[in-house]
Amino acid sequence: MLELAILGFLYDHSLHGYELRKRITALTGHVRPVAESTLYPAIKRLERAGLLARETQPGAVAAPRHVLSLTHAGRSELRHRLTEPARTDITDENRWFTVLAFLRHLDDPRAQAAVLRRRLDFLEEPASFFYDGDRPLRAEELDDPFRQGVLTIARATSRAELTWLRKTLAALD
Amino acid sequence: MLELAILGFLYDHSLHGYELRKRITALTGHVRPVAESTLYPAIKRLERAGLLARETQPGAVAAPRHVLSLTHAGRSELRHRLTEPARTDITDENRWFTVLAFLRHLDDPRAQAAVLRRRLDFLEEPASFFYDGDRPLRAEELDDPFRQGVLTIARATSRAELTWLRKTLAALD
DNA sequence: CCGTAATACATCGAAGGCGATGTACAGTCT
DNA sequence: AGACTGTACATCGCCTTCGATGTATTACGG
Repeated sequence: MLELAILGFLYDHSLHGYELRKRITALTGHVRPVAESTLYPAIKRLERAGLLARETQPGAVAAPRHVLSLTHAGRSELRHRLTEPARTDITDENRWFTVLAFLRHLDDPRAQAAVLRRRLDFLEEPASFFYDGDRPLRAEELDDPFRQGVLTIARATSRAELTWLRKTLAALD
Repeated sequence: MLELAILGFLYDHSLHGYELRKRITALTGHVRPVAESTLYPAIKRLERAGLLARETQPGAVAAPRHVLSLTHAGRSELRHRLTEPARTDITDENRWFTVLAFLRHLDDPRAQAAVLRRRLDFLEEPASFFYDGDRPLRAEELDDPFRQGVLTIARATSRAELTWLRKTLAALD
């Protein structure tokens, strides 16, 4: 997910690590902050994999900046990761939001629609959090107000997202 | 989060690992499946830490079952983790839902309310996903339909949860 | 003049999660 | 008879993440 965010932000502009970190923090940081000791090794990995290149610039303010840009392989890697997200990229909201944040980088509307449809299928699967054996329990059946809350919130999210997904899928056709 | 779920489920009943896994899968598995190779080492950790005990039973169907139960230290550890959740337990929805699923195990309504209030404070912080410099962008200002979706969905979730939080906090007083 | 914050990068070791793989038995399907 | 699925547990090694720590410079407030 971190790698996806790095590739996604660099797809538009070359950025140095520190700036990249600020953007990633704005995107997902209020939920899960990104430590520097996670970001810099991730950049190195992507660099070693040939997905991004760095160019050292004299430091404008402090230490020299390493301006990062995607290589051709990096650009196609991003498109690939967006076209065929892993299962958890679809199901985990944090990861899904990251996919959505960069999905515009796919230029084929049908590929974009296919990704949205995978999320739609997932949300339409009958799934609950609490079960009586195999039977999913509805909020009304729970005597626990906190578990009721989980179902209430999840249901509201799901409904809002389904509405948005159907509207956006219709617009993509 | 996994450890919290283990402690939470065992607080009510003793369970063997395989059954525990099914319950955890029901709770969070549709979003993030739990691998067996994650669960069993986690059980071992908690056991080594003196938080749970195992009792071997002859296998009803297959291999012998290890029935797990919380020790006294395990029970107070759960209450402690629920009373003072880490920052990401509050901000990350996956973790937050796990906290909510077991919050009833605190018997002091004021302690429960304090946890809900931390989530309330977090949701009331002005936070966005996309910024123009320091200024958070509203959904209407984005020309990207997918990023609009992120904001739309996040806002709907937030509103539903705020309503529920305020209602539940009022009931707890 | 000194402390602190911000800019900008980097490494190390510990811990956690995961896929792959293994063991063993019982029931079911072909 | 053999394959496969479900029950039930376990280990190994890889990878990612993270807190702690370090280095160096500029800017600002007291």
